[in-house]
Amino acid sequence: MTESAADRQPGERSVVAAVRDAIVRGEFVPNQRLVEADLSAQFGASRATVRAALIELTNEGLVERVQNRGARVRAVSLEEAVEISEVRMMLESLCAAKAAERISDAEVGELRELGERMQMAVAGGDVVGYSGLNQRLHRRIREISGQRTAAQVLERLRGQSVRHQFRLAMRPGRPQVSLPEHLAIIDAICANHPEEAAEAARVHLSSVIEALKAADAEVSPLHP
Amino acid sequence: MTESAADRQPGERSVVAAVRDAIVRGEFVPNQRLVEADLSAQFGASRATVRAALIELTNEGLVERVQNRGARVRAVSLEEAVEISEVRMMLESLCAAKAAERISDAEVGELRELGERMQMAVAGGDVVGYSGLNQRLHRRIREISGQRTAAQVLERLRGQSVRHQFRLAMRPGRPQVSLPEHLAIIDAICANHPEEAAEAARVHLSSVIEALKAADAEVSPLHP
DNA sequence: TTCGACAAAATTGTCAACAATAACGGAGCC
DNA sequence: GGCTCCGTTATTGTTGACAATTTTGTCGAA
Repeated sequence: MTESAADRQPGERSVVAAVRDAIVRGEFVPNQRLVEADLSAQFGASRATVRAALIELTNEGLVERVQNRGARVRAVSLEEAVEISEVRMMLESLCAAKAAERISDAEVGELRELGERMQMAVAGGDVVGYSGLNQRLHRRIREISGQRTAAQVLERLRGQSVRHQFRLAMRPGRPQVSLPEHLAIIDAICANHPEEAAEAARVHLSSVIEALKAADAEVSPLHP
Repeated sequence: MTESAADRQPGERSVVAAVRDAIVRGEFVPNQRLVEADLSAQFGASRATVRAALIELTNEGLVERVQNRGARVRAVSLEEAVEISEVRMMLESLCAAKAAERISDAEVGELRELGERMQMAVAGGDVVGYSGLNQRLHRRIREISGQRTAAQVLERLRGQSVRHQFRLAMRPGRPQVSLPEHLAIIDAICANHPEEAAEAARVHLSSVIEALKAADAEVSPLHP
């Protein structure tokens, strides 16, 4: 179902995308070593190309590189995940406010439809479908906001925390909590209420942070 | 006074730092082409090394690279500078609040001293000295906050907007406006008032945004 | 047995050369 | 005279090989 050993089209961008996908999809697990020669063979690209890709992914926060000791998939700790969510709280509230100011009628329809589909997904117990709609909603809000700088930062952070996000989405009862928060954001944006939209985004991200901490406490109940 | 033609120590990291410095110091002006062979000769490093450096700086937002057409120093428009300042407004307020929660007694003394030195610099008309203290203050607050994710993003954004920041600092009367804003941030942080500190940071960055727009309007009074 | 030094293997950092692509300029054609 | 086409030139993309460094494994001595 995935790609076999060697995929053609060895272009520089392709390798970056391929490795990034492998990381976010979980094919490459945290702390896994990324040996240049191995990746070179796996993706059918030259070593210099994968090297460039690793440098790029390092700046995206997905890969860790140390002098003469190679690269590995960066493992983001719970603390980092919380930090990332705090930054997201600030930037997503900014984007939500901007989106509420600039949204067009067509985009209102788009967001409303997304909201309805999310409701249906939750009602139907389609967790992974809901998770996908979740991401689409957040991305669409970023796009509507027109704040490309914030959008870029958020996109980068999303890549880093996707693993924690996914673990969160799988927790029983989590969708029932986050759905009304998402709907509140949609309502505020569609109603052209920037301050309200920002507040709704803050509430949602606060909820995410709390859930992150709770999930960790449950997984490792006794921490020294 | 700067470096002559070829500086030794060709290490990968060195080239990144050297080119970055050249850009932020204004030695390389916006839109200037960065030909790999030229840089290779200038810094005494191999082309592969400067190539890696350019990739890294691209992800930092300092250079722009287009397929088969090379790299050039990225020019950040006024709109982008405003966007960056908006993001800074959110993240610096977050850091200010966190710093107000975590600051130690020793750090209180440090910040207070910085504030006094800033007052003296403004009183003495030392604009560039004030500008340096300004940067040190913001960086110290980021460090005290302990929010490394936000700090990292802010550091990156600072590199992109340093040119606009500098132009701003040179405007007559600007230090007199920003000084009390900085002192307010210091006071709130040292008094352990997170919400107040965040608000002071927001006020300061709002002022920066307004000043940016005003400076641009003055430079190009008639825009089509 | 355990510790340290030393050799061997694996891996990254660096370099020079080759191929591919896009900007540039002139000749030919309408 | 202006425009298109094509060869030239400059520059980037890619490859393979070599040097430097770290890690691993082994042997000998306390």
